Amino acid sequence: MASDTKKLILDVAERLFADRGFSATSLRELTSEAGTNVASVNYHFGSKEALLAAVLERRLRPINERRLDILDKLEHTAGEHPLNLEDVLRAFLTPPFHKRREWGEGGRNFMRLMGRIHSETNKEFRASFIRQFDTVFRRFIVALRRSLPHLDDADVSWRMLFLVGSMAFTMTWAESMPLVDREASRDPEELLESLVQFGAAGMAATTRAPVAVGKENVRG
Amino acid sequence: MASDTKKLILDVAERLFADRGFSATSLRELTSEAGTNVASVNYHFGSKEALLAAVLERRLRPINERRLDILDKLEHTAGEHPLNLEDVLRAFLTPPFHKRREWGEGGRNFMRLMGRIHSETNKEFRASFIRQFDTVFRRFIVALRRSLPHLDDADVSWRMLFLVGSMAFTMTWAESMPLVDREASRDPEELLESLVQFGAAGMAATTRAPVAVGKENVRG
DNA sequence: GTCTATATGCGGATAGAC
DNA sequence: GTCTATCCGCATATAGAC
Repeated sequence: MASDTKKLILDVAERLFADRGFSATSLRELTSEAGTNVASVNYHFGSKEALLAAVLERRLRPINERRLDILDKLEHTAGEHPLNLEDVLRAFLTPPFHKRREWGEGGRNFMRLMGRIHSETNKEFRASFIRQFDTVFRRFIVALRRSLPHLDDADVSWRMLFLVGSMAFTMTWAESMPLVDREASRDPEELLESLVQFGAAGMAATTRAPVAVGKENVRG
Repeated sequence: MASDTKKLILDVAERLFADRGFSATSLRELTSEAGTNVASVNYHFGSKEALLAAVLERRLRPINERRLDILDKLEHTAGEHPLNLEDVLRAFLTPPFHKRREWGEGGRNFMRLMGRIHSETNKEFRASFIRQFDTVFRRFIVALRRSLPHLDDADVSWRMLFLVGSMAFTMTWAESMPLVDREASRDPEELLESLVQFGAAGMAATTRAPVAVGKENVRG
C-alpha cells in the first residue's frame, strides 16, 4: 500500500536525522534501511528538505494543538481570573512529554531531533519552522503575563525562552547524558514535574532584587 | 606566517560551522573564504573533524578555566560555609557571557556553534566533547548541593541541566529570535542577570509541593 | 608551509520502464 | 507507486611540485 511506504520513510528519516543529523544522513542509507529506493522519497515528498519538513509537521501539529486545547480549557474555566502559573506551564510542557511516551521510539527520536533542528538547516527553513510556534508562543505569553503582573513583556518572553531551552535540552540529552548517569536517571513523568517546578519558580522570580531572594534560602 | 593561516582557518570554520552546521560546511568553501586551500586544513589540523575539535577547544578551555577559578575564590572566601546560590550561578554563567563579548564576532559565532554541536557529530565525538565539562560539572554540583541542602544529588543535577539548557538556548537563539523580536531585544549583561535570577529561583524551588508556591504569587 | 592537481567515492535528483 | 540506471557535481583526502 502507498501510505505504508510513506510512513516507513518518515519513521526511518526521523530516527536517522536524530541520530546523525540532517546533512549527515544520505537518502541512500535512509531508503536502504526503509527497504525502498531514492526515487520514492522524491516521489512522495519532493526533496530531502521537504521530507524533513514532513517529519517535523507530523509530530508538531498534534503537540501544538494539544497545548492550545489545554490552554483554552484553562482560560474557559478561569473566566476573567489570571491562570495558575503551574497550570499554564503544564499546558505547555505536558503535551510533548505525553506524546513522546505515546509515540514510543518514534517519539523519542523526534524529541532528540527537535533539540537539533536549528543546527541542520538553512535560515529560510528555520524561519518556516519557527513560524509553526508563533501562535502557540503568543498565546502562552499573554496567559503568562496575566499570571505574572510584576513582569513586563520582555521579561516574560525571555523567561519563556529559558524554559523552552530547559525543555529542549532535557529532551535531547536525557537519554544519553554521561554527566548525570549515576543515580540520576529519572522517570519522564518525574522529570516533567521537576521541570514544572523549576520553571514556575524561575518564571515567578522577582526582577531587580538580585541578591536578596537567594541568600535567605541558601544559608543554613 | 604559519600561525596566521591557522588562526584564520579557525575563525572562518567557527563562523561557517555556526551558520551552516558542521556537515553542511565543505572544506572547499571554508578554505576559499579563508583565502587558502583544502590541503592546508589537513596540514594544520589533520582532518575536518579535528578542525572542529580545535575550534571548540580554543574557546572552551579558557571559559571552563575561568569558571573554576571563580568558584575556587568563592570557596576560599566562604571557608566552611555554603556559598550564596546566585554567586555560584554567576561563576558558571558569567564566563561564557563575558568571553563572548571579549571575543567579538568570533565569540558570538562560537556560542551559536555551542548550542548546535550535539547535532552535528557522531557519538564518539560528542562523548569526547562532553568530557571537557566533566570536571566543571562535578565541581559545581558539589557546591550547589551544599547551598541547597533540601535537594538530593539527582535534583541538583537535573536542575543544573535545566539551567545549561536555558543558557545554551539563549546563546544560540538570542541573536535571531523571531519570537521575541519586538521590544524584547536586550543587552547581554541584562540577559545574564535575568538568567541568574531565573536560574536561582528555579534551583531553589522546593520539591514535592507542586501547587502551593505558585498560587500565592499568581492570583491578584 | 603552501599550493595545484588528482584520486576516489558519495551526494541529491531524475528519466523512463514496468 | 515502485524500481533501475544514470546524470552531474561536490565531498574529503592526499601526492608531489615549489
